[in-house]
Amino acid sequence: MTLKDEKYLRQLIKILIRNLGILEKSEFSCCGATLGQCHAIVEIGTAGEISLNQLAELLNLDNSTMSRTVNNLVNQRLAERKSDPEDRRYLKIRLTEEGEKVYKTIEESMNSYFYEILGAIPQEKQPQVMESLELLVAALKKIKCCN
Amino acid sequence: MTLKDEKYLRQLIKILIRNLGILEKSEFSCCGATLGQCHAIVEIGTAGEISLNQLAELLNLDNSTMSRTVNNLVNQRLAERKSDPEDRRYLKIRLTEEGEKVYKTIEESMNSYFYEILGAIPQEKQPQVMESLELLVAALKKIKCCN
DNA sequence: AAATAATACTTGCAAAATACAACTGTTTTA
DNA sequence: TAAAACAGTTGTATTTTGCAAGTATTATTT
Repeated sequence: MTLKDEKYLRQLIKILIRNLGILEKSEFSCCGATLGQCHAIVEIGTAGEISLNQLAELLNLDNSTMSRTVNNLVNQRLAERKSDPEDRRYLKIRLTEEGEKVYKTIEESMNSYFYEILGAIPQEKQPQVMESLELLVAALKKIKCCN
Repeated sequence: MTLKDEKYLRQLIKILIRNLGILEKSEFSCCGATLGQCHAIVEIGTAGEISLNQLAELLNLDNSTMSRTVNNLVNQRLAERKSDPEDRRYLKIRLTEEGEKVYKTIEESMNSYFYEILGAIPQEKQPQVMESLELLVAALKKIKCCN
């Protein structure tokens, strides 16, 4: 690789994140919940059932912050929270029916958004783009674990 | 493309952003400034001279928020701000010598970080990854402008 | 040329996000 | 059994943020 390649890579990723970030924001703002709540809903929905700890880890937030966010979701009847009978230190957080609805709405909207993105990439290039992202993710993992 | 491709794309990008986000945070936290200030420093440094408006647009923040961030940078002698003689509504924001130092530190650290990422990708795949990111960015732009 | 509108930025205010530290309750370990 | 470790909550303080209202400057309209 040449000397400037990493700068270009950085620039590309910067633009990518910025664009996605903006769109993610506007995309999410449809539902009544805040951005943080929506992220939580998606993670809970994906996991089906999850502890506070895990959730906080996934969203890279402090447990206290996470606790309050979940609290709000519970108050809005979007999630429910009960202590794990196996180990009563843990919570089992899951979505209510109402929460599932919101989750599905977000999912649909996000998936159709990414469907659009994919559609805007020439068909013959799509596998390459997928593979490249995999390579990038693998590269990040490699760096992360080895320092 | 198959039905599930967009979900996979979404997942990949999600992981990518999460990883980069976390690393970006920890990477930036080295300098005395906050994350928001660091972003601002990078943008001002890249532009050389920039108005508040443009800066807010770049960072996707409200002008008021941006104004305060710049204010802090000025107070810390990292940036200076004077009104544009051509049109006195605009500001000309630029880095001080001290700010340039911080900017260079961040740049070096970020570039070496991305150099590492690039290095963790098989050499023969690197051009493909670059092209794929370009394609993604282009796809995002295409979607954005046409809705 | 004067009044109006538009623009760039700042500031007052309030709300939301966030983390740290101290706490409770539960389980594991010594 | 006592101490340590862990999951989660709550008090508190800080930070981030944006909206709305303000000032100052420039462009537009009449």
